[in-house]
Amino acid sequence: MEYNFQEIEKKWQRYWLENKTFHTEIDNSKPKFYVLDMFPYPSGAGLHVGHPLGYIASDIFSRYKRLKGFNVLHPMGYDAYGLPAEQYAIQTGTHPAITTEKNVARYREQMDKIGFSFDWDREVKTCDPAYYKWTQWTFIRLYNHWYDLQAGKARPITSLLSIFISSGNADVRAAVTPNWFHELGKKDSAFGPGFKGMFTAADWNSYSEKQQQDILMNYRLAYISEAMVNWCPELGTVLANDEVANGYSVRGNHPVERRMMRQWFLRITAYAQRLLDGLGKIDWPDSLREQQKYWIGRSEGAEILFPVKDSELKLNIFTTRPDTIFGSTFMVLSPEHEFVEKITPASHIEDVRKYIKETANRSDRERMADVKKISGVFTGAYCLNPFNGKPIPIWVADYVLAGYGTGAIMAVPAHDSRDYDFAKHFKLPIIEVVSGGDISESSYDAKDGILVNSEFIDGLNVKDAIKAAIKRVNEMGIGKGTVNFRLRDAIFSRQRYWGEPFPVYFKDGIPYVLDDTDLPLELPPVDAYLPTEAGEPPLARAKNWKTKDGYPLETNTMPGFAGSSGYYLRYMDPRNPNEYFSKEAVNYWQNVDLYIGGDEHATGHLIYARFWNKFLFDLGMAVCDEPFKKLVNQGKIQGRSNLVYRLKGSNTFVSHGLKDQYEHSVMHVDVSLVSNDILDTQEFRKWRPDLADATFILDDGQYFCGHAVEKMSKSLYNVINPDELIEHYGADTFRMYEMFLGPLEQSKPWDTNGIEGVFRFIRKFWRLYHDDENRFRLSDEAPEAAELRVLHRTIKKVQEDIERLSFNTAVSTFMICVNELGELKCSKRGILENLLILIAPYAPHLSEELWQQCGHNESITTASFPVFNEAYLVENSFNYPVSFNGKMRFTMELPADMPSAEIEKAVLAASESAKWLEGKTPKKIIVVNKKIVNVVV
RNA sequence: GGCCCCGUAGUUCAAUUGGAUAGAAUGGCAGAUUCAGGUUCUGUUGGUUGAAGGUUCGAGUCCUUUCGGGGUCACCA
Repeated sequence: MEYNFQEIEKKWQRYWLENKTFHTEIDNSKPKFYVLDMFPYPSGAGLHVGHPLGYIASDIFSRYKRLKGFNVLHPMGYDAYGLPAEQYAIQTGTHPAITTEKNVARYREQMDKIGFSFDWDREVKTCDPAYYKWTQWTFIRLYNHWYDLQAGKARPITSLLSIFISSGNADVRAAVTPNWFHELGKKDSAFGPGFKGMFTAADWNSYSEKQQQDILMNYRLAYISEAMVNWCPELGTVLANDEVANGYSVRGNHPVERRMMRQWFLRITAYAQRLLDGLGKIDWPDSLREQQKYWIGRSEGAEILFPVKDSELKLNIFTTRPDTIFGSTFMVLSPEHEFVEKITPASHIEDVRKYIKETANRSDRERMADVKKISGVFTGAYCLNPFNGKPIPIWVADYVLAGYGTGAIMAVPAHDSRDYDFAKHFKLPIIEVVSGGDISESSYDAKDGILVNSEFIDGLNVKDAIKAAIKRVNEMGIGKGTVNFRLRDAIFSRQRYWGEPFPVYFKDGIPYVLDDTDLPLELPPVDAYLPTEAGEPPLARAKNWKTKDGYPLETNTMPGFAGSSGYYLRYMDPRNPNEYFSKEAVNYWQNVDLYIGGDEHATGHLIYARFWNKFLFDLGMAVCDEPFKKLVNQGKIQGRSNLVYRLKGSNTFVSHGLKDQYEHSVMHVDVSLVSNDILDTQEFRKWRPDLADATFILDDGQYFCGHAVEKMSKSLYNVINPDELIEHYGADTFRMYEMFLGPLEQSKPWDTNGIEGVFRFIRKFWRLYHDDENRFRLSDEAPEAAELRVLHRTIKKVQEDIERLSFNTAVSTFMICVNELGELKCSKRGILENLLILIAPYAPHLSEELWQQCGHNESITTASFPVFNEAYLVENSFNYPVSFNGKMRFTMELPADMPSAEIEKAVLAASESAKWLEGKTPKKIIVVNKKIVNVVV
């Protein structure tokens, strides 16, 4: 029987399905291992060869761990809410659930063909009410908790309430919305213009229900707030910061503008420090941890109050360099700063208002487009250096952001490049206070040097000066050392249809959450997937969108990251109708041991999931502080495009090597018309009507195409579909080839040519187990030492490679092994059965089939991974290369266990040595056991 | 512009972490099989490890400089 992969693969895929081979249950007799893939959004385009790369790697690892005796949790599901299905619904009226269901079925079919060992009984879909019930459930918990900074964890809002009732909020240290009392003071005059957010028990008890709720809202971990948000008019919704890049939406690339809106937020900033600290405890790629670290953006510094001249006001600024305070030659307020109107004298107010109006009209995108453009205006006001009372002019400029720190800075042009550029532009003085640079050339930003011109901190180095300055600031009561984070609270509502409804209703304009018993709150049908005439979100179209008692329900829906934040926990106990997941399940499965996915989620999903997990950890539900112990980013598979060269103004195409002799333009050609960079000119003519009469200038009788590595994309005609490859070569070859392409973490171009080599290897492997007539044959003779050596070298290498996720090198190890066994004409059961187990994670169908032919009735997945035995590799002699002055001159066979001193003697005694010593005494002899001998003359 | 990663046969990757004459696969070439192409088999050709210095008995591996490629962030005080 020929190696018939189509039959074999179908047969075993059916077997695994029917026998539930990969069904997993809690088994306390075995150690657990949790391998997770980032679940996909099922798009209409199906999988291309880039998608399964990570899945194949994780599948190999899962199968390997099972062979090693672990109970492996390896689930798969779908991140089913997403814009494409909804955009399609808007265009066609097809309910997104229908589109999604269809795409899910297609994904499943494609994945099944690759032979994955997922436990499909655990499949989850984020749009399934049985699933999103728990997303809503978690939201209710977030709403009903506040973050106690003293305790360093989330606590029930009821505990806060009882503190307020008994002693007000003087002693509460909580994560709150910065300056929340400003908004409240404006909104509700009852709090008075002087309201600073402090209240006593008596105050609290005198507040109305609405006032109390308004205050509590600023403490909740899920809260509603009026804030500047990213509004995307094209998509008709707001977006979170990570969903916006350079002023455009990441999905769809539509313009985004800033807008003041009332939205739901998650108070992820409460966890900023813990999210940062946790990065040190997890085994993640450096680049990813760096990205998160930067996104969280912790900076230590000080807030310092500068009295405004001729005023009661004190300007609060944030700086990380309090040591440079004597070099501060001007102050800068963000255009939105509340002081701007208050301090600007009448003489300057017109200029200032004009400037603010200009900057307000500039969108973020415009600002980003010309970051180099310096603008600002002098307010005419001054403030005083709190140490020596020197007056400092106050400016307004949009390079200072309202949302970071206090929205105001002390500018130190000598030691901050932005301040430097600004000072140069407006001809403001520059005073050096840290030695080490040349401030006539540029600012000296380094935290390295000795303080000068700085009164009490003169002569100190920067580090000590910062400490000394903060100490003095504290003593004088003019500020305090503080920590700032760049991380912002996550905007959690979307004005879209296709997402989880909020379990929230409104009573007298105050939001309340539903009872758990009312969950899931199911997504209602609507007559169109568009906003209402009045501009309300699509859910406002739903009939009877209110509670039993008639209160209106929230019409926003949750964002994409809501459902993906806790899915790994639900996989542990996916069909539990009573709980998110059982205590027993989470105690056994703990957290994810290996998580594989793309790094585009660095500042989105991966930070939200960590936050979500930490919150559930505070509730005592998650048992680990971090959700994903080890994480690997698989590289992207790039497309390899083929190019042809058309002569200007003609339908003649010139071969790659000759193109420079002609004036030509470059054109992409469908890679299916090209093999080995040689164009099939017949097919090319049929490709498009306008090419039917194409002529060619050939090189050596053939048309050679150029090639380029770029994104895999339809428009570049370089998309490779896995189904066709599997049809052609089989899933086992496809799996091995995807791994063979290169290191998992690296991005690499797809090159279909190489797959032939792997296919040949697979057939060669098959022939090891068959005779020339293709009859199965294995001998029961005892293996010879040479055969055992090959096997055990392979066991060792393959195991080491899998453990460090170096799948590509494992594949080439198999190739070497098969070549060597082929040379030895090995057909011994004692060798080849072990080899089957080794390769089973990589080529599961092939190995199941051969395993069965070997006479086994059980699936090979129940076998044990062969144990490496060093004894078979031990050689009793070693052929030492002997070098003189680093140059290898001859080799010498010596006993492997010979001590160094005797090796020295033996080498010097050797007849060849005399020639190279030339009668001189060796200066030094280096002996590295079982490696090398080097004689220095 | 800041930070991070990578440069090894034509191509994609190895090289036991500082130890032999840098190895595989693929490609190329030649031969056998075939009416021919494909397949299969056999043999063979590919390298100044991007460049220049340095450390060392010994460098692809460590250090410095430089060139090239990729990623990421980008007014965050």
